[in-house]
Amino acid sequence: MARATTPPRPPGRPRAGIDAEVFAATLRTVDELGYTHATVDRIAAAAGVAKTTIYRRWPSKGALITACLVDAFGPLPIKAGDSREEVIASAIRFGALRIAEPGLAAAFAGVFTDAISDPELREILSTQLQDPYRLVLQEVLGESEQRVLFFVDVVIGTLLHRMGMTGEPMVKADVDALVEMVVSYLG
Amino acid sequence: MARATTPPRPPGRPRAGIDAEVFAATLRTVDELGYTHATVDRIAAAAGVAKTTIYRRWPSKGALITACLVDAFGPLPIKAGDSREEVIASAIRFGALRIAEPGLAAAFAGVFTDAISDPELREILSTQLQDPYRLVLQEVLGESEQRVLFFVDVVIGTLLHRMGMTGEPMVKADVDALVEMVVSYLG
DNA sequence: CGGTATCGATACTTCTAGTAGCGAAATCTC
DNA sequence: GAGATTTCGCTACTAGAAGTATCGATACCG
Repeated sequence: MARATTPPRPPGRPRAGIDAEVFAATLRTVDELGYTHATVDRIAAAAGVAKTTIYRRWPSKGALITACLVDAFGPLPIKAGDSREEVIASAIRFGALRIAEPGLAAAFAGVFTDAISDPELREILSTQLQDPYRLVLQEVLGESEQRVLFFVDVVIGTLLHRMGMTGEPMVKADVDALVEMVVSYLG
Repeated sequence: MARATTPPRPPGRPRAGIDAEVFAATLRTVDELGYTHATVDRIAAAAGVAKTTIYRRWPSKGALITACLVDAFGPLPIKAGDSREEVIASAIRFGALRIAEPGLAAAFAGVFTDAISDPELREILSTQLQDPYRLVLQEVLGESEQRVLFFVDVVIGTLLHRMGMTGEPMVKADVDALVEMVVSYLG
């Protein structure tokens, strides 16, 4: 990929590289206290930075959590040569694995709830978290946007609902059932 | 059904019949302002009652919203003679219709998020809202508890995720797809 | 050294969940 | 009707959280 000349460094003191610590502290705190009680104050303290430093980077708690989710989920693993069924199955298992990680489900559900009544946050969530996966899947599966969005709703919605109702991640047998159901429908 | 002798009325001033007004005001307020900004103060004002009166009936905001959801969803419509597929399909469409009603999705997602980090609320939500439907479906479909819970996760999770991501209820074509997918798997 | 932007710290405003206390009103029992 | 009991609306309050403002100190550039 052609890379433009390295962007000129802006003047002033450069920002410290604290994103990793902040993200880790965020997930740790959300896991221990839940989305509501994971205050920005506490997250900042857990990360060893000042609250104002966090607000200088992310405009709101919801934006911080979303950035944290983007970082934690990471790219969808797609092996070259995977069949259509294998792509779908591995995407589902990928989602299940991630959502089972400490704090991730609570963080996701929290930002998600706020998004229902906050169009700005919904925009951030949709663009930064959902779109990357959607675009990859549209490309790889050759499906329409509507179709892939439906797929994402089913998979993420199901996994999150289980976490919300039971407080525990979905067991393997149910993940297998989800894979089987979706693959037999979309495959 | 054998009914015990009418319970003796407790002494003191009887409670006013305000549940309907409070529930309506709750959904109206949540629809307008979202779960987070639908404060108990505002709900009370919209219902024309004092905030303390609300807290005398429901122990927390989450419990109020849950009671409101139980009231708004109502019983699952099952026609005698319905086939297995028809029961599943009508249950899904029932859920889609309800969740599309103003305020319901936001209320549901909000209480749901709080439940992830609040075991007491999770207990209320599970017992009062989910169990009635689960028991009916176990009975009618002759499926195990695990199987029916999986079904509920898929249907409600999918519908809620769509509302959270788009702010709009799922369109008919996608509800049809959901019905087809689930029926072909469970039917 | 001068300019600029970040860092940590503290203090502050605004808003919300939930509680306490009070006088007034409603209902039952005697 | 009198007394007991409980609810009602109202006001005031506490505790906690999101987000902002300010300030001295610090890091980097030219």
